[in-house]
Amino acid sequence: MNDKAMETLWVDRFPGLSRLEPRTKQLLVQRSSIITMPTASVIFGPGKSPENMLFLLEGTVRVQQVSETGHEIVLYRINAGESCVLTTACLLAYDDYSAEGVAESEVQAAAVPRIVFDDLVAQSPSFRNFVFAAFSKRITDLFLVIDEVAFQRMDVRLAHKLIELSGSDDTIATTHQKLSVELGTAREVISRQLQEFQRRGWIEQSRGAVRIVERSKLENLADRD
Amino acid sequence: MNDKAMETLWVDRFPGLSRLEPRTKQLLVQRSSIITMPTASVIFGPGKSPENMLFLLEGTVRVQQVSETGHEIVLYRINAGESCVLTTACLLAYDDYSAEGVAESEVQAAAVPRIVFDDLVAQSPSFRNFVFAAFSKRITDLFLVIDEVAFQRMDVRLAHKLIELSGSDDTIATTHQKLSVELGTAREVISRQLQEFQRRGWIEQSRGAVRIVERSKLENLADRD
DNA sequence: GTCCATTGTGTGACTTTGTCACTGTGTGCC
DNA sequence: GGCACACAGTGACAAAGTCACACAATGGAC
Repeated sequence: MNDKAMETLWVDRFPGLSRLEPRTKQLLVQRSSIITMPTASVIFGPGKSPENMLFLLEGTVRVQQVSETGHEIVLYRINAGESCVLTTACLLAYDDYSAEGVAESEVQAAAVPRIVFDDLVAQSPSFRNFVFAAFSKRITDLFLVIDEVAFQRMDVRLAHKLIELSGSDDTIATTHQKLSVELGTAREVISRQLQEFQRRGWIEQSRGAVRIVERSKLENLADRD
Repeated sequence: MNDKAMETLWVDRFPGLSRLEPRTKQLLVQRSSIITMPTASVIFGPGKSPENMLFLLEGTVRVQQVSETGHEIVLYRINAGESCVLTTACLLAYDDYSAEGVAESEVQAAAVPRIVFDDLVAQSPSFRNFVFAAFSKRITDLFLVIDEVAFQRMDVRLAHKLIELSGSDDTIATTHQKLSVELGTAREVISRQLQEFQRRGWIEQSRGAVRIVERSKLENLADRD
């Protein structure tokens, strides 16, 4: 079957899953379903637990925290080839937490029911490895976020974020507001910092966009401890 | 045997483990060893991965992050009756992270080798439950820390911490320096905030100690979002 | 006891960051 | 054109972090 062949492929797109036992792969593929979600849809959030564990095939999911004070901050992203173990596990026990996952683009994912997930953890040593490695990655990321929020200067953090968001391109399509959520700060702070960067000739600004002019200068600032 | 009886007991001290299958309990008890560590000993840290997974029987472990900038912040505590799954899992994959665990008192713990841990996860559904619940708790705690560091005012956070550290007693044996590490801020900031609390008659200060005079006022401030 | 190092705390000047209350200014829609 | 609406700029001020100190309490060493 063609469908079958297509489905088998998704497991191999995951670096951590490609080395699973054939039997485990088969189980994953057979008992999962491919789903698609439009841009900006809320994958999970307060009062909206995901029934399944997701393996992202295409697109990215932004996980952010909405504080009681009304402030927001981006915690991490789930990219294609990654899974949302952390979120799943969290929701198993505590659903009163305030993080939410939003699709940043159209998202394609393999949905694995909890029971299957549990089965896999029990059966497959390499799946256990995958799960715990994914946990580790997320948690060390969270440690990093705490460190940055608590101790890093805004200019350093903003430079870092601009580099991160730019990728290979030099123009970033974003607003000051969105950048402020990325860093958990106020819009005005971003506006001022970007102005300073612009004054130094490192960037150029236009409505809804930032263009990096002197990438090396930004990288230099971002690399400061 | 008396030893046997003693050992069997420790599993039942864990709310999450007491409902394990008898067979699983037995495995846990048989394949673990009770260890003791003195106050202020570093249980794990950069370049010092724990070989075993620990179940705390007595005492508390403080997990804190040491930033490249030299700053420190307390991330969470592991109390008697809790395990350090998170830390263990982290260290499985990434050992270049900067968190460390320090015994805050003499610590007694049951050490479970990794292989046994893996076995248990495979064999026992209720042990899996326990592990993922422990993960959830830690991670939601970390989300809370991020929220506080990013968005809460210092006075609110300090009031909260004073209440937390005081327990049932009214006198807290700590220094401004230690409090600043708790909240990931500077010693001077703590000194000034405590002075303000003292000026309002909410606390009294002496060298190495803070005495709560008007607990309700502190609680009131701490409960503010 | 005195001397002395260590640790804990107080303080002022200054910078950075966050908050508040605004004013403009593009953009698309009716 | 008029009108929302999202986006960006600004000044005044408050809160928090940084730096460079001074000074006090404590606990040995002698």
